[in-house]
Amino acid sequence: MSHFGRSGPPDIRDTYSLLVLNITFRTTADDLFPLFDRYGKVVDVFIPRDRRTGESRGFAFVRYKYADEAQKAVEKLDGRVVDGREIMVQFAKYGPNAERIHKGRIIESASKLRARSRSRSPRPRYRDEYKDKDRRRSRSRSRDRYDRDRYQKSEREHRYRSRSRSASPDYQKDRGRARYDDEQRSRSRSRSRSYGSASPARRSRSPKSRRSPSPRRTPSRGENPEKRDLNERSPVSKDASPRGRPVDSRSPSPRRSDADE
DNA sequence: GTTGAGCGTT
Repeated sequence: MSHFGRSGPPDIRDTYSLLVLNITFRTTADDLFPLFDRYGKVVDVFIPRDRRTGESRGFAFVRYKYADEAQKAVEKLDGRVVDGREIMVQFAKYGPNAERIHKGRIIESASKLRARSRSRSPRPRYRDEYKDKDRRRSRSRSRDRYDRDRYQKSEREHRYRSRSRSASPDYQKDRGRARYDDEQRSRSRSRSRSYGSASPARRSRSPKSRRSPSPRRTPSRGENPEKRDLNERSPVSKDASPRGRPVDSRSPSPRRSDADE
């Protein structure tokens, strides 16, 4: 994977994990290793990547052997420009198995937290990944960290309070995501079978062709092209060819999205 | 060819 060629984490018994954020999507572990290894003994470098696309998610984990070296790396590499981007280095907060980490060191076992979490809400992993993916898609917004730095210099307490309780963009983001989710869900319910086969947005086969003759489209209700087609060309279609629709072309495989993996 | 304030794999 993204580590040194081994499969799985080498040993997390006495290592200190650092979270490297704001790295470029093209930065690899091999690029980060020499940079971090200069300040201490790096045990492992791991860059989480997307399951489907395989692209980097924009952050990495660097595990040091000693805490002082990790601290030194944080102080030295935090804010350093790597691959043309200013990276952020800080101690990891959570472990690979959702362990609680303090100063990069695991202080709580994962089994305990997992057991407690399971009793509450046993959400599957893939669900979380999808959610995260959706969030990443939704939060595509240009936000300069310098603005935050300015606020931090003026009122750093405001930042902490804002982030501690709930960031204001969270509301917008959450609301927008919820609405989008609801809309998509309602749409997917109608076209669950064509969700994996063809995109709902691809109504017209030729993109260069003119748009629908209808002056306005109903995004919430009449998103079904077949229904609208029938509704509009009902008299013509009935007279010309009542069963001329090529439904047999996409009908034979109604469920294919089940086998996503 | 693309995004970006976020916590990880055999």
